[in-house]
Amino acid sequence: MSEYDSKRFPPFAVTVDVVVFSVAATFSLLLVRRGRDPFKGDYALPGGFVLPDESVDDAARRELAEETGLSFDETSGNYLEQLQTFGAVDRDPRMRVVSVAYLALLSHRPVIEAGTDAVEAMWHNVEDLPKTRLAFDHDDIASIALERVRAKLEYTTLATSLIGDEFSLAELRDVYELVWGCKLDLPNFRRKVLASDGFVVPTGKRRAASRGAPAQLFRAGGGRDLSPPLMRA
Amino acid sequence: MSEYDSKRFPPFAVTVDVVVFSVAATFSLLLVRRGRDPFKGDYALPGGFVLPDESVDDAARRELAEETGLSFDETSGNYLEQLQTFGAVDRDPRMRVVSVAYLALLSHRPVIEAGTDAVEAMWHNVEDLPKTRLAFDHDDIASIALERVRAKLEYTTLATSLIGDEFSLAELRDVYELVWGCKLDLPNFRRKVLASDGFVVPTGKRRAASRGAPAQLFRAGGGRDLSPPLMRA
DNA sequence: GTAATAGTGTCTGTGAGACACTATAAA
DNA sequence: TTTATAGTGTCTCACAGACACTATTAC
Repeated sequence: MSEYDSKRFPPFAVTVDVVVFSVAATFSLLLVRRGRDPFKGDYALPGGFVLPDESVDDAARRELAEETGLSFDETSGNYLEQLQTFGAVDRDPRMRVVSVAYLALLSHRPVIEAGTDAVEAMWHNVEDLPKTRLAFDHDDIASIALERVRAKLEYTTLATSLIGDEFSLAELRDVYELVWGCKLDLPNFRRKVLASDGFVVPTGKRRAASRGAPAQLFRAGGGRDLSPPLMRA
Repeated sequence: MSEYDSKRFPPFAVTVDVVVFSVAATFSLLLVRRGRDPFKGDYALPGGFVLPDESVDDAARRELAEETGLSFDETSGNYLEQLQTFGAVDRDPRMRVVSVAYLALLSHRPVIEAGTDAVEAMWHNVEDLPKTRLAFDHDDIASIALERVRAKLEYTTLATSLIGDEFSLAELRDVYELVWGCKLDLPNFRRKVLASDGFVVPTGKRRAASRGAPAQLFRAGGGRDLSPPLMRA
């Protein structure tokens, strides 16, 4: 990157913002409290500047790891995808910033350690999102991410990224119910899931719940797409 | 944007690249021939730098207008949406560039005037895409855009953005057949489309084809989503 | 008339949703 | 035995696809 070249284009700051979801009794997303102005004290999405020698995708992974304490690894059942880029002129009052937003799904909810930036990070129930005002345009980003997760559960096997390695079909249905906020008929859900090639594979094991018959356990199959899709009510 | 601030973040160039599709006898996309190195003489997607005082979306509209000679207007049946952002470290050999890719659908294929940048722009049949090597990572961008259009025809009313204001259902079916590259049964297509609320509304007019009975004409309805979707074979 | 296109009718298979029913465990 | 959960069977309705058929035009 020569001095000559760098004078020929308008310089922008490029950041990443990550909408991190996890399911554990509640469907929640990770928010941090801002330690400095602007929006000091408000909640915001975890994120930060992209560095000159890392790809934008890598920046998202790094920020996610820094913010959750988790060494983020897509091979361990977690999921990361690019959501959308936000490039309004005045989205940051300090300077011109283009932010690439990401969507992350965690298979386990990690215990959050205090961030390096003196920010508090905490899990926030998505049902409380409408009541929470986020910094910058993070309200928009979060609600777009939320709709994207909900939609993707319909036509992909992504629900398996929000649950541990081994799970019963009732637990998988619980993920759907928590994300979609509706009830699903377990018999019909079971048939759909088992009929979808590559969605889940039985492990052969069983696990006893507190009551009732012990459930068969499954693991995520290799498949990514669901056709026909599972529909919301 | 103070001098103080601009020293605290790594500067990036931000560009837009637009994948422009149109249907007219063939399903085609707009490519420009590069007039300078790198990749001089190769085909590439139309695009350019985002300016400091315009949003990234506006930059896409501006580039599209400049490249097609068309004053791009989403109210006149055209369509523009953000596709994905490409941020690999070495995607441009000259410097660090993050590019926000857009997908555009035109309702009419404009006559291309010579670009201001001494580039030739031309319409290229999408079937020839695999044989064409594009500059930078534009191959990836184009094929992602192509899959996105094909998928979106299933669950949205976007096909109406690839056709003129008034159209017969056979013409609408032709759009689907050209984009998907498959044959569709007109009677079944007709029933699906008419049953989808907000997809098309009859104008009351008819238009005679070269042969056969004159067809009823329709206009795009207000609807955006198709549920249930129209499926590819 | 014939050929071509527009449009309707109808049958069949598949699958989603509703829900009755059986099976297996803990208290 | 009661209760809760896992899992199966079955009925019904809606709809996609196949395709026979009718209607309206140009030649």
